[in-house]
Amino acid sequence: MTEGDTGRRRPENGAMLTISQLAAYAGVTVRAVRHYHAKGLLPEPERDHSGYRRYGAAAVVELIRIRTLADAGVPLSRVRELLSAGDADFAVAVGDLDRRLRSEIRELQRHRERIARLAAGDSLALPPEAVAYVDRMRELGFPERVIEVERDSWILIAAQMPEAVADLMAIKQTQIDDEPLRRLYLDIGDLVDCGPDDPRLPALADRVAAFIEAAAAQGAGVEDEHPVSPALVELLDAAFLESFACAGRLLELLEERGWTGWTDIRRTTPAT
Amino acid sequence: MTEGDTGRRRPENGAMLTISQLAAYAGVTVRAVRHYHAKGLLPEPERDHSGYRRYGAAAVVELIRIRTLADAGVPLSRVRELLSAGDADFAVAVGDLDRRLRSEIRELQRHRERIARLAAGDSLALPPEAVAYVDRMRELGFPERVIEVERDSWILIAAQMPEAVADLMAIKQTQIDDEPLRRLYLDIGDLVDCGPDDPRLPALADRVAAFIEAAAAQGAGVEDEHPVSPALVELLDAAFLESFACAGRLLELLEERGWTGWTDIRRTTPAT
DNA sequence: GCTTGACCTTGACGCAGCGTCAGGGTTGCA
DNA sequence: TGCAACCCTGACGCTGCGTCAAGGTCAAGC
Repeated sequence: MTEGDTGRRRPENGAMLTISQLAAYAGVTVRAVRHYHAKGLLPEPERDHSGYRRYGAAAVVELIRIRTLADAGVPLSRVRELLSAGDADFAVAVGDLDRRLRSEIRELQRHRERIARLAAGDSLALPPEAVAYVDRMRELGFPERVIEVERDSWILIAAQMPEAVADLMAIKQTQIDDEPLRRLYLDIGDLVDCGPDDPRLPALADRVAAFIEAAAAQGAGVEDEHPVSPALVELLDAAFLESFACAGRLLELLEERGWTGWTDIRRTTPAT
Repeated sequence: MTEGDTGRRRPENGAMLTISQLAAYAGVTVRAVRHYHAKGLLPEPERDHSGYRRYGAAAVVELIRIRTLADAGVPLSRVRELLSAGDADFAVAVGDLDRRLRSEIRELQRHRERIARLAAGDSLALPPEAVAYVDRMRELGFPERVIEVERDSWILIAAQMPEAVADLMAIKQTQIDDEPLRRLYLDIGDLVDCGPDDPRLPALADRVAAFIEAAAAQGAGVEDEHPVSPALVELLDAAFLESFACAGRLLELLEERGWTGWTDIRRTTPAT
C-alpha cells in the first residue's frame, strides 16, 4: 500500500523465487534448503496461492551465509547462534571451532600413522617387536598354526600391557635363540594336530617339567619386572587350550608332575 | 569328546568370557561388541543356559583386530573385507584408505582457513576486496542500512561470479572515490527511510538520469569484460527493491525518463 | 481440452557408529 | 532373601542431508 505498484520488477510477484531458484543462487540443493527450514536456520517464507514457498533476495543472502558457515565445518546447531552473534561472541566461537578442527585433524593424522603401520606389519594389531619375533619363528620352522597362535597371544598381551611388550619380547627372543629351549618349543609346536591321547604327550610333559624345574632353581626369587595380571594369564591359557586339541591333556599331565597353569606355570604344592 | 575333560581351565565352562569381560579385554564398550555382532563383523558366539553370550579367547583377538582397523579410521563396512583380505588386497585397501584420510585432512584444513577468514572478515561470505569497499563506505558516511544492502549485494555477486568480484570492486572503488558520483551515491543513500511519495525523489531521478546519460555518451560501446547474467541482475534489482521502500517509485520515475532497471540500467527505447 | 514434463508439497526411511534409555531376566554375594 | 551388578532385546537419538513415494501445479505443445 505504501509502495509504488506499477513497476514490473516488484518482489511481490514477478521477482519472487521458487525454492529451486533460491537453491541454485546459493549453490545448495533444494533438500538442504528444506532441511534448514526444518532446523529453524532459515525462516519459512510466505507461500503463494498453491502452497509453494516464495523467496525474496534477502533469503538468498541468508542462505549463502548459512552455507558459508556450514562449508567451514560449523555444525548446523551452532550456525544458528553464530548467525545472530555479535563480533565478540563470534570470535570466541571461531576460536572454539578452530580448536575442534585442529584436534580432528590430529586425530586423522593418527589414523594415517596407524594405517601405515598396518600396511607394514605382519598382521593387525601387532607391535613391531612381535612381528620380528613371529618372523623368527617362521625362519626356525615352526608350523604355521603355532605361529598364528603365538601371534594372537601377543596381540592379547599388547592390548593389555603395551608398554611391557618390548621387554617381554626381548626375553622371548633370547629364549628362542637358546638351543635346547628352542628344541623344546619346536617339539611342543609339533603337537599342533595331535589328539589328547597322543603317545608323545607324557614324554613331552616330562621334558617340560624338567625344564621348568631347572629354570625355577636358577631363577628362584627373580621377580618379573612386568607382572602379568591373573586375568591375562587366564586369557592366554584359554587361548592355548582353545587352539590345540591336546593342550588340556598336556596340562593334566603337567599337573600330575606338580605343575599347574601354562602361561604362568607354578607348582601345585608350593615349596618354601 | 576328543578332548581331555578334567582340567579346571577348559574353555567350555570356567574360562568362557561374558560380553563385558570380552569388551574390557579389547578395550571397547559392550554396546560396540553387540553392534559388531549386528553388523556381522564378529560372529555371534554360543549362548549359555540363560541366553548369555559366552566368548573364548579367540573372540578377544578378533575383536582387537576389528578395533585396530576401526581406530585407524576404517569404516566398519570395509573392516569386514579387510579382516579376510590377503596381503595384496590389504595393501591396496590401505593405500585407498590413506588417500581418503589425506583428502579428509585437506578438507578440514580448508575448513580451518575458511574459519580464519570468517573471523577476520567484516561479515560472512564477503571477499576481502568487498570488505575494504564497505569499510570505505563507512568512512564516507553512508548510512548503516545502505552499507548492509551493499554488502548483501556483494555477497550475491561473489556467490555467482567469484572470479569477477575483484575487477568489479575496482571499478566501484574508483566510482566512489570520484567526487560528483560519490555525492550522487550519498544522496541516494539518504533515501533509506523515505516513503514512495518522498518529494526528493523526482529531483533525484533527474540527477540519476542525467548522470547515466553522460556515462552512456562517454562509455558507449564499452563492453563489460565481466558480463553479469540477467538472472543475477534481476536478483540484485529485487534486493534493492526489497530493501528500500521508495526504490520502486524511483524506478518508476526513471522509467518516465527513459531508463529501465537499476543494476544494469538501460534505455527503454533503445537508441541506435 | 488433454497430455507431458518439470516443478512443487509433505512424510518417511537410510547412512555410520554407536550412546542411551526402557523393560525385562540372571547371577552372585552378604 | 535382598540387592547390586550383570545380561538380554528393541528402539530412539545424533548429523546432514539423499532419496524415494505419492501426490498437486504450472507452462507448453497438440
